[in-house]
Amino acid sequence: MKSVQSVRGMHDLLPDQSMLWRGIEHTVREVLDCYGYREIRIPVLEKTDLFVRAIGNATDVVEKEMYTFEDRNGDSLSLRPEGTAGVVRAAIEHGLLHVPGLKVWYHGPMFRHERPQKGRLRQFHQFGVEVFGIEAPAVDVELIALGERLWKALGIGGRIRLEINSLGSPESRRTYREKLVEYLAGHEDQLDDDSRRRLKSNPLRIFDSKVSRTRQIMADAPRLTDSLDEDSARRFDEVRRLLDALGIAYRINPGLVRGLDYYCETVFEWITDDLGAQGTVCAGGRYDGLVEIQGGRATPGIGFAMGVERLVELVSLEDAQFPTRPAVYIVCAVDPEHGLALAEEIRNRCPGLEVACDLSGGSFKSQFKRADRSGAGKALVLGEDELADNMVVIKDLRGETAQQRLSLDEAAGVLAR
RNA sequence: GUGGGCGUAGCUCAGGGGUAGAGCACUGGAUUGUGGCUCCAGCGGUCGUGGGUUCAAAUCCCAUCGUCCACCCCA
Repeated sequence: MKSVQSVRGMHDLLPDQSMLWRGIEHTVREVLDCYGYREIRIPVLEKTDLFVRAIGNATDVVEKEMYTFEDRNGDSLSLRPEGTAGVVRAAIEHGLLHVPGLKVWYHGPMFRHERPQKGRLRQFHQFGVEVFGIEAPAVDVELIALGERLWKALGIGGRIRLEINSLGSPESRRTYREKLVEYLAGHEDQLDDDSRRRLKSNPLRIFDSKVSRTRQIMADAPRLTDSLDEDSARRFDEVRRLLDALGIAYRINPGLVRGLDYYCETVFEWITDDLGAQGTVCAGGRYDGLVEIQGGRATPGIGFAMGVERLVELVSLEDAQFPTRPAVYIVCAVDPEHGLALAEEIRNRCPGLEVACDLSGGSFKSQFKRADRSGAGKALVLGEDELADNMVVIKDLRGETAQQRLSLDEAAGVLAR
């Protein structure tokens, strides 16, 4: 019988990695809590139209990367390729936007049908943060400060740098796009194939091209930053002033264009050089028009998302330790009822202590072997003699201390330290 | 969607037409109440899958799936 395998690009998180993931998730939640953001949990499945409207019909994500299928009643549903659209939907649906200043975060799996590679899976995980109803540039900066604190808390601050840009208002973005296309039309025959294709789909993206001739052409292209209207320019100045005031280092990247249609004004990316081709660990920006597009009252919004797999890879490059070892291993050479009861008693007396009990039985020798391999620091030994005398032997598996025969009270006292 | 590398034991890999291998891990023993070091023995694979060529295929050919890396795109 052939065994069934997991779906391509959808990976299992195995026990030897799960503590690392939990440690990272815990740290992220702690930082989010201390900024006063609240968790929101939304379905992984939404009506397809939600994503089409939010992300943009012409984007790759919508055009060819969504897991879309028909529900039994004929509705077109899609596994979420990102979190913001669903959060916006939920906020509108439950009237959360009537009070300005909603601050939420979400966490969970996202799905995109892409070819897997380093840092890119078909089911991947994101933490995301969204703020609604606050127009002021101070929000942009708070979110960036939150990111910076996060990298520090995770011990990867030295590996990540910040890039920012302003896309301007949706109108000025459109004007600029026309200007750029006009400029590039004059050089179309010199562009590489990819860039020529992008001329139609997403011309701003051509700034990212790695082809040298294309880069030369782009060097003389009109700059988005130069065509910002007055409000957007002032707003971007203010973001930079506040970043400077907080001492947050950044680089302005005029070529920084987010992929999804809903972004405008401030956009930013946290980037690393340590993960190969997928260097963006976290990215986001303002989406002031998105709530309206989804049928809500015009409400400014801003948010970012970070890829948990990419975070995990970065943290793994450090020496960060997330222990998985039991503290105590119980070796029981008598009827298992006594071993199980001893383990329960220790758990009662030493809350939080990780207690493993040998369940396979066998000789002292084999049980001690398992005790050693479990990584436990100490073994509690229960044999016929101990049982008869109502004592246990406690043995230090990692040090030189000689083993001791103790009463249960005394042993619990030692373990509780 | 495109291109390239790789699929042999739980893991890391050798073997490239003629009986399926090593190290590590695992189980047991040397040591009938004590792990780690050592030694001995054992368990474990229709060589990713399907087809083809051949007297004979893990090995050559085709297809397919998976994986890794890059492009594209993105977190």
